[in-house]
Amino acid sequence: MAKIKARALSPAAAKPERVAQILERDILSGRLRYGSQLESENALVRRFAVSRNTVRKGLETLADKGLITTRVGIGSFVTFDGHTIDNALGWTRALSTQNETIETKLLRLECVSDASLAMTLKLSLPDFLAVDRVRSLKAAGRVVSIERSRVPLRSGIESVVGDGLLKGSLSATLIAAGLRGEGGEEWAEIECLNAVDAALAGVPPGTAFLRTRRLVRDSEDHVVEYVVSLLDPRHFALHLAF
Amino acid sequence: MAKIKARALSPAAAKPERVAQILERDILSGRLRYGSQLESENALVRRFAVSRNTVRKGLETLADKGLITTRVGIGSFVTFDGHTIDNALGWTRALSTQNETIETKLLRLECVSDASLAMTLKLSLPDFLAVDRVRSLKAAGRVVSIERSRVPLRSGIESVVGDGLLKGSLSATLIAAGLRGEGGEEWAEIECLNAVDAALAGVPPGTAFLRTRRLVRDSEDHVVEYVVSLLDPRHFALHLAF
DNA sequence: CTAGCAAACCTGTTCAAACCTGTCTATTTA
DNA sequence: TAAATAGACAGGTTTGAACAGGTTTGCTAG
Repeated sequence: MAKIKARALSPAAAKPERVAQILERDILSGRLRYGSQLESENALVRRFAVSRNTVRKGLETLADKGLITTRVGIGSFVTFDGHTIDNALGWTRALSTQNETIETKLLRLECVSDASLAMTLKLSLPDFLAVDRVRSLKAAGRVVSIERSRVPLRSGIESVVGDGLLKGSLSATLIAAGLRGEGGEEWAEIECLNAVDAALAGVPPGTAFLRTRRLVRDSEDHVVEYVVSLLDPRHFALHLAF
Repeated sequence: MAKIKARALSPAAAKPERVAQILERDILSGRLRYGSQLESENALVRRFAVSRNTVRKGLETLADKGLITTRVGIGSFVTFDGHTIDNALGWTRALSTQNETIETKLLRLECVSDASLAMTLKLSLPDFLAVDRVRSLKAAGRVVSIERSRVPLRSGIESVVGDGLLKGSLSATLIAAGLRGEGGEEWAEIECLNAVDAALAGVPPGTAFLRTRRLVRDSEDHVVEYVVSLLDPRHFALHLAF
């Protein structure tokens, strides 16, 4: 890993890294709770006896990892609930084990027509971009989630079918197309997998999975995305702050 | 199917946003009814421990959304009439709206000592009030949920063991004792019932149930209650607006 | 009984001070 | 020479206070 290389080059761990590691440990151990505010950068300067630039570099790496988010004039907040891989809006999906690399396989990327979904979502046009993905643990090769996204077609979206997803991320693609999720709804229930999904997940049919349905809307209340996820309960839990 | 509804609070919120979010939740959930008057700005200043300007910014966003209107010299009033039956604290109401009568049986009401739970919640004292309940459909006689609450012991709580719950409701009892939940966290996952719980629920051992863990805190960040619920997935789904 | 008035609330408005992050640069350190 | 420091500055956030003026209540003088 890059981290090891860096340390090999400079035996005395870089200071920003030390700051990040200590804070990360506090976050992962729960000493810094989800949603709680970190000390201000100047307070961290005093605590770690380093310069503010150094503190900021440490915070930056934590932000890159998605452990914290920082807001101008306010401060930094823990946005990590224990073992999150996706701390977007709504229920955060939490992995029950950390330090595992997740591999994402694209099953399908095409335009589809789904009248009943359009009716459910109260849309006038039945055309959607379909993005089906399977995520699995790289090490064990075990499938942990099946995700089927449907994005109502509008100008600038169809090209994705030919060009592929931006940086492999659907949300990045949507934001680039001007579709920014602002709020929405999410449902969660238990589903016993059918034969097709069970085969995809590599488990016996009828296995109980967590099924979430997420409906994301933009600031003008247009549907941005509708996602149905099947989550292996051995690896995922849902987390919510209220 | 009964739904457990929740409303998410964004983790990294500026103070005016926090004020607005909490009040909005109270309005949308019906805790603040249409036409009712909000607390005065100075009362909100004390409740949220922020300055009056901050409270006013929060109220301004609610007014912009049309949820309240404010009148000089009088105060702010709820002007939102769509009543969403939602519940952040106590979801029996979500059930009763489904025209099914729910029966609650008290399994246990006593003081317990649980050092590991105290450690998990980062509490100094291991003493809790334990309230275990089973809810079932009156008509079918079928158990739909098993609920185990733990309330950190403090003055005025122990007497509950002798006197029983106020109006049969734990949250009413807690509010009477000055414990008012303001926010918290919730986890949801799948649990295959063990023999004891399966017998309680009247299902075969190993049946997949929805398991939710809810941690409620008051405005001063003290733990109010920790509840582990086992929910029959045939009767419950989780719903979230964000 | 009533008109007037003052006290005690309430919201509306403004503002400076204190803190916060974001950004840049010159300088020191290993 | 790269890493770390120290400082300055811009601009967002929150506070605390002051003052203006609307609304209600209750007392009081007429």
